[in-house]
Amino acid sequence: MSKVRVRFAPSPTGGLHLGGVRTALYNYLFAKKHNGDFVLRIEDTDQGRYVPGAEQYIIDSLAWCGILPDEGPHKEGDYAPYRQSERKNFYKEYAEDLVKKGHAYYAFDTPEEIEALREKLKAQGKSNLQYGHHVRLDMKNSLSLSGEETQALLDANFPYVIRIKIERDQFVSFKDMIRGDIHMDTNSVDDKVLLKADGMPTYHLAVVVDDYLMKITHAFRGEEWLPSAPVHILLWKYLGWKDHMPQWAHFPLILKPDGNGKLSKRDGERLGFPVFSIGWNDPATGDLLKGFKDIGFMPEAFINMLALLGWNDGTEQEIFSLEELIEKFSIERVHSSGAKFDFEKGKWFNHEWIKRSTAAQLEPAVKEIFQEKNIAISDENKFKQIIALVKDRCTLLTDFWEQSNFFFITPGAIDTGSILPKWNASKNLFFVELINTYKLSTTWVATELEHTFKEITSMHRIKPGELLLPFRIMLVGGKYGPGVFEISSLLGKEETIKRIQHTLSLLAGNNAKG
RNA sequence: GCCGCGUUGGUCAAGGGGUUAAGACGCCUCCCUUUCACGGAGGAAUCACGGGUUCGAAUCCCGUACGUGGUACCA
Repeated sequence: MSKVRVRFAPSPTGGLHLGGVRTALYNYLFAKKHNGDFVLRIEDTDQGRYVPGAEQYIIDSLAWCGILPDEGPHKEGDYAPYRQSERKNFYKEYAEDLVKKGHAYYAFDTPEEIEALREKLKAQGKSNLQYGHHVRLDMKNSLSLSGEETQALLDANFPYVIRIKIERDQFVSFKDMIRGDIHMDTNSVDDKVLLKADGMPTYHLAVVVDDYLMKITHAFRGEEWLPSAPVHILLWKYLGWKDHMPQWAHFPLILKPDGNGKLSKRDGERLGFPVFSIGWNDPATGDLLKGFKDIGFMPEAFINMLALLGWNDGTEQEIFSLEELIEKFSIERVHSSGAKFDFEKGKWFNHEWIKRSTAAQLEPAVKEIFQEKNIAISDENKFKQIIALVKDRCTLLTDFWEQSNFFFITPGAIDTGSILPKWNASKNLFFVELINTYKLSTTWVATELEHTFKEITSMHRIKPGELLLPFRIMLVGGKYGPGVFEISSLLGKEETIKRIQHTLSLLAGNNAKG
């Protein structure tokens, strides 16, 4: 059996959204599971929709996910070039070969004439408005025109396209690895354009020619391609390559959470979650659209979430590393129905990944977040202890900031309002004594700090619970954060005492006013 | 309109003739914790509908409804 080769073939028309990343991921997982090659091919045959920077963006977003193509425009292999615009000459040759064999023809109709055809068919109440077997002889093409007329138009450089000639009354059958046997009637398939007037191929021609030339063994793509699969199957046959045709699979679509339609690039802002993996700077609008990375997702969680949207291994396991996904992935277990994207579940995946990661693993990404807030990390060891302390309460990496910024900056506002109602002189006295005792402490560890704290509360005949909340607010500014004694131990003796004193003076001032 | 694909709780889903129809997210209650999380124990909530086939259907078949995709010189 020949080596497994799959390709991911996006158009560089903008940011790569969730659905695209998942298609790339499934292709990648399949390839790696079978020790095959994962090829990135850029389908840039539509010059009008080309967006500068999109190609590099696609490479970068896949790289962030850990999906590294074996071949691509950035990493040329034996089948270069990997940009279809650079393969332009190949396609024309095959298109003309098809014309010679009688499986395609030149068509000289202008867009206006085709539009008029549709209007006419619609007016006649026809259900099939396509350019196909039932109308092709009424149109201006090498089938309806004589050989001399056709040649004359060609010689005069009259603009033309090459269309596939779909035979009527035939059945096209093929096996989809996910959906099983698919049968379609050629009467519902139109004579698709294969080569455009500008000499560029359409997707239909390009995908078949390139999959053949690049020795692709498995062609996996989104479900939106299912209706045009018969055209591709027929092309493989007409081109004489049927024995080399790849196996097919059409992945289900990722749908909008609120129904109607597949998730699109525009849904991100509308629904309040990213649709890109990394930030996309749209050159057309100048907008910077945030990606999952930017809002604090770990790449491991992101691909885990995508992999499970439409696939599972049949067990209850939900958390998978890339390596495990490669090991356990199977096309047959990919669903055939679309799935609505659920951002809440996505966040759950991230939370799980943060909880399961060690402080050392988390450190580089968290450090980056702190650096963006202009906090330089001087003590790496202490930083890791802080990460370990708060990671369970962080759903997104960005949560590390609010969960632990008080270790690095003195709280700006102290929520004295939550202390004041139950504040009194004896509590004040307690903290004064706490400061004095803590000052004498030679060690500074959480368990001892707690022991000391409780000892003094019992001496003062106050329940610890009544003092714990004020203490917390003194240290962090509000009612949040991990255990107070852990906070205190990491803050250090000097800083702890300083913060208690600070709040005490605030409370005294408030009392004086009142 | 026509053609294709699909349909198990609100969402992701297991299960593919006999199950009390798993599990997860979210939601609710309680425990733990005198912050909030984490963790633990519970709870509400599902086989789109109608016909067949069968002793027996969520599972197989047909129809309907609904969803979704395609119907471009876009991919």
